Amino acid sequence: MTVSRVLRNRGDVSRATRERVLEAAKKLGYVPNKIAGALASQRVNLVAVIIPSMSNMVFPEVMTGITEVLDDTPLQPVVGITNYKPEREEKVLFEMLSWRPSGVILAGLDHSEATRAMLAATDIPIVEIMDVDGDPVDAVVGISHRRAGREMAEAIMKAGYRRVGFLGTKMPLDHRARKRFEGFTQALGKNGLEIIDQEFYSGGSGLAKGREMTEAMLSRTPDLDFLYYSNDMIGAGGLLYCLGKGMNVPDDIGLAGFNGVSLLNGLPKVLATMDACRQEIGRLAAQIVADRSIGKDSRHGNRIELSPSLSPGDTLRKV
Amino acid sequence: MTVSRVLRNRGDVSRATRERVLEAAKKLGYVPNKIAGALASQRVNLVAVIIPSMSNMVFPEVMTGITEVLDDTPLQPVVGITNYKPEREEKVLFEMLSWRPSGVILAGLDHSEATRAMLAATDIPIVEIMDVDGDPVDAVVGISHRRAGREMAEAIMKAGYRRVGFLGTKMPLDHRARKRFEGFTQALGKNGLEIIDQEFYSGGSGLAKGREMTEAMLSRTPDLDFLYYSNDMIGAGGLLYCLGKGMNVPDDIGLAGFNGVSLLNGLPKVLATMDACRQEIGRLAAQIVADRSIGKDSRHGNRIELSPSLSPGDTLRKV
DNA sequence: GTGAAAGCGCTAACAA
DNA sequence: TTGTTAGCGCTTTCAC
Repeated sequence: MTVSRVLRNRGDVSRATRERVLEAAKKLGYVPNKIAGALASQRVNLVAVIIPSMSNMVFPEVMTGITEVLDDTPLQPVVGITNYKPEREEKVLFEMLSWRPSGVILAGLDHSEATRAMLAATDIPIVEIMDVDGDPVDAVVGISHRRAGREMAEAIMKAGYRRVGFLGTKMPLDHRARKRFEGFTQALGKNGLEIIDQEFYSGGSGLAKGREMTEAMLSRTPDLDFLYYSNDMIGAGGLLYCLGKGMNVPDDIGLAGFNGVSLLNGLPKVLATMDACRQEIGRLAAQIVADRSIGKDSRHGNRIELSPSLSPGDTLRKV
Repeated sequence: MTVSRVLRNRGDVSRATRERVLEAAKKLGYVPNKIAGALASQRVNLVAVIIPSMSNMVFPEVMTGITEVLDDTPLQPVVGITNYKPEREEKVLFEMLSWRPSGVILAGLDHSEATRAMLAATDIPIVEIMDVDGDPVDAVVGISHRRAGREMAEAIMKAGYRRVGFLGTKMPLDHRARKRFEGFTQALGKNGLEIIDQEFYSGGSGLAKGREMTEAMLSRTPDLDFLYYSNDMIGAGGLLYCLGKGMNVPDDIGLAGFNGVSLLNGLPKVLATMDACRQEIGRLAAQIVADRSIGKDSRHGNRIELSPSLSPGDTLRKV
């Protein structure tokens, strides 16, 4: 009826009626029922966002980018957490799809068979984020982690380091970390090098973990001249350890992390790292969904590969 | 019809039909429409979570606690971000309520008139989190930031520090930071002390910001013997600065932060801090909503005050 | 510019 | 154990 028209600002309502309705609505504390609205209109202003974790700082940052863009639209994010488990991803996605959202943003390109099937079966816009190494179902925005690993390896070799150790997460299901590692070792291999020592951990990343792993590795293999960490947090811990031991960074030993965590600038030395373009990825993904939801086909196209920039900081020898 | 019963595992369906339905559903790639279901049953398995920001690590941690508990229930979180703006909070809440969620979890006790009115008008379970200094609409779980500030001040004075500087966020709308500051100054005042110098910043917190502010303050007011930071990140930056300058921590100068960010353990010295019980708050809040959604527990009158514990680390002189 | 009527795809209650 | 029916509170369409 007319009330519905007023509340949705559709035209064709006289000023008088309009005001009367608005007043009544306010007086009654009326809150529209979007469920009924959605059912009737077959339109839902929700965007499903499916990420592995909130503890890894990367994902809140992606979320920040997403909300930043969605805030200027009628769309709302709905977050689901998978804890890096394919079966949880499946369940969460199913749950989300049953709300018929306007779009789905999910991390990574590696999904279970069932997940891929669900994604393929729906005509909801799907944006896979973070990673571009693989076949997207629909749209994708991210970086190539293989290339990121490769470029870091190349920079390290170019700087003259030869005896490289790797410290990272023990997470077979963190495909992005795995791909970085693959790209890294592959590039070393091309130059006839290989990783001399490696150490994997499980559990949360923190400075302390980085310290402790670094100590373990260096006491086991003292003649390393470079340490590559799978993230900045443990890298920073390693850096503090090395500096504390009076080592000469980056001359005796070089260090690098990954992510470009700007919070950590302010360490005694700036850690070499590679920006993962997290917020930007969130923004672009949200933009694609927002555009599609109003029938605009995204001006960016369906595949956006960002280029992470390597910043050598103070822990990578200048060539 | 029967199909509905099968899909919701309601009893009274024969094995044969059951399997037949399940198979057909799978073959057709059937995804139920929760919108229609929710409309018909007046039940929605969504929990609205309204927080100020994702960039401040505190909130992702709360979210982690929330999802941890909700994962074992049929409930799903829906996140809204307010950027510390009351008018955004109002809008986000309105939007959320129009989905008739099973519960609302929102940060803080300080809301606009309209927000309070909406909260009071609904019979959805409301849990206000983080802060207990004020009047909750319904349930509340958090810590007393006034008391946290007070206790830190008392510990500092007891340790013999007398010339205290404060470094914090310039955020009139971050009520929790404000309350900590109030409790802090008040406790100092009781002992005839006051803050000698203070510095506020805006923008993100990071080690670099802490460094820079500390440098500014100490060059302006060199005779301070204690620096109290509004969060651990800038506190850690300050610590690195002081150590870098060769100052004697904690004897010449003491430092403390707030939040108990365990990621930062691993600094050359452990920063004194106070745990804000973030994950625990998230868990408890989610538990209240989960309980209420299945009719457990009495409506109204839930109040959980957690006690943040002060850990002196290495930057608060031992008495 | 306004109202009336017909669903949207489910669930709840009841009948068979 | 199964099928039937009547809404849930909106939006859409169409008549006035």
